[in-house]
Amino acid sequence: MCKNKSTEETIRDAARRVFIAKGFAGCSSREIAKEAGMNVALVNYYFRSKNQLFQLIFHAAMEDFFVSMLEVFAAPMELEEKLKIFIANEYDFFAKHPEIPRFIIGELTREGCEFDEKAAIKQRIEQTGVFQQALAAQESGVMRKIDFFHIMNIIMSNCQYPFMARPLIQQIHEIPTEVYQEKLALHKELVIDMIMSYLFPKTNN
Amino acid sequence: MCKNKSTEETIRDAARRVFIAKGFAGCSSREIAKEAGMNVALVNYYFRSKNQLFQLIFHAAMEDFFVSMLEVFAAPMELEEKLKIFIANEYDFFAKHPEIPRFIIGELTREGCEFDEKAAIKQRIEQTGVFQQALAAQESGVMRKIDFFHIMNIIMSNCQYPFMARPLIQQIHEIPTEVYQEKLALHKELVIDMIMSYLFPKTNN
DNA sequence: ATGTGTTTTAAACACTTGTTTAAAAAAGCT
DNA sequence: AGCTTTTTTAAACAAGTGTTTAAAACACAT
Repeated sequence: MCKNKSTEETIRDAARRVFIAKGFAGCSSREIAKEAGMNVALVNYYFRSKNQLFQLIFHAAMEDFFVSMLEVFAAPMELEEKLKIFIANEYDFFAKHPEIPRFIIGELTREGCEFDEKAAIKQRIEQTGVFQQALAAQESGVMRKIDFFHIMNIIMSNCQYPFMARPLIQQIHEIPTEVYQEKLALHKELVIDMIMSYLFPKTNN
Repeated sequence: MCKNKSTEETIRDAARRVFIAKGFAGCSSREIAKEAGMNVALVNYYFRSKNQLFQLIFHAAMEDFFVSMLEVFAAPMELEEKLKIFIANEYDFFAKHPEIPRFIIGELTREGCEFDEKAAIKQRIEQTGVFQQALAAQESGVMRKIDFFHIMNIIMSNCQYPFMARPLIQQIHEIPTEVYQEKLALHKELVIDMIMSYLFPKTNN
C-alpha cells in the first residue's frame, strides 16, 4: 500500500485523455497502457479493471462539470449579475474543456453506465440559494416567470452545444478550426446578450 | 443481381437501429446480425464490410438531418415567418429523432470517419435564397445584424441539445423520462420566443 | 427432373479483447 | 548483507472481433 504516485497517476492521466477522446467502447486497455508508456498488466494492477478505471475518470469528469456550475451559484451577488457571470463562466469552462459534454452525454447514454451515486446535484444547487433568489426576482417582476428547468436548459444548450458540435458546424460552414474558435469567442457575447435580455425583459442589457 | 429486398433491407434497418444507439465502436457485426435475425455472414454478403455498412447508415442519417433543414429554407415566405417555422420544424424533427444529433456528432468526432463527400450543405443552403433574404432583412433594420453562422448556431443549440442531453438533464433534475418529454414540449415555445425576439427586436413576437 | 445462379448457413480464419499468472526486477527494511 | 514486500514484466488465457470459405439450401428456368 505504498504510494508510487508516478505510475498510477501517469496511467490515470493517460486513461483520462484516451477515454474522453474515444469513449469507453472506442478504446482498449492496451491503448491506454501504450499512451501511458506502461505495461498492460499495470492498468489492472493499479485499477482492478478497465471498467473500474473508467468509472474513476467518468465520475471525476462529472464532478468537474458540476463544480464549475456550483461555485458561481453560491457567490453573494444580485441574481441578474450572478446569472450573467454564470453563463460566461460556463461558456469559458467548455471553451477550455470542449470534449467534456460529448463525453459525459455519450457515456450516460450508453447502457450499463450507472451513475446512481447520489451526486445529488439538484440538492447541491438548491443549497446555494440561487433557487429562492430566482423565485424572488420572478415575484418582483424583474425576471421572466419560467421554471428553473428551462433556464438551465437554455443556458446549457447555448454554452455546450457550440463546442460539442464543432466538427459538424465546421463541416456545414466549411471553415477551419481556428476560424471556428474565433467565431465562438464572439458567439459568447451574443449568447449572453440573448439569454439575459430574454430572462430580464425590461432591463434589456 | 436479384432483389430479395427483404433480407437486405432487414439488415440495413437493424444496422441503423444498432449503430445509432451504440455507435460504430459500441457494437459488433454479430450484434447487428442478431438484431436482424440473420446469419453473421449475410452482413458482409450484402454490404462488403461492417465499415461500409456503417458509411451507408451514417450518410443516410446526415442526409435526413440536412434535408429537414433545407425544405423550409426554400419555401416562399417572409423571412420572419420562415425562421419561426424553421425553428419549430427543427425542434419537432429532433423530438421525433432524438438520437440523431448525438450519433452524427459522436461519429464525426471519431477519427477515421471521413465525410469528404461533397454534401456541400453550405452551397445547398445558399441556393435556397434564405441567405440574401436575411441580408435584406438586416439592411432594412427588421433583423438584428449578426452573421448567419451565429443564427444557425443558436437555433441548432436550442433545438438539438435538449434532446441530446436528456440523460444528463434528467439526472440533474431527478425526473423520469415522461416528465422530461412533457417539459420539452413547453420548452419549444420558450425557445421560439427567445430566438425570434432576439433576431427581430422591435417586433418582439 | 436437371441444371444454373442466387441466397443462406456453419465453420473456420487470424487477430484483438480484458484479464490473470507466475516469474523477474526494484525497493524497503533490519 | 539477507529477507520481505512491492512493482514491473512477458506470456498466456478464454472469449470476442471482422471477415472469408466452402458447402448446403433455395429459386427458377428449361
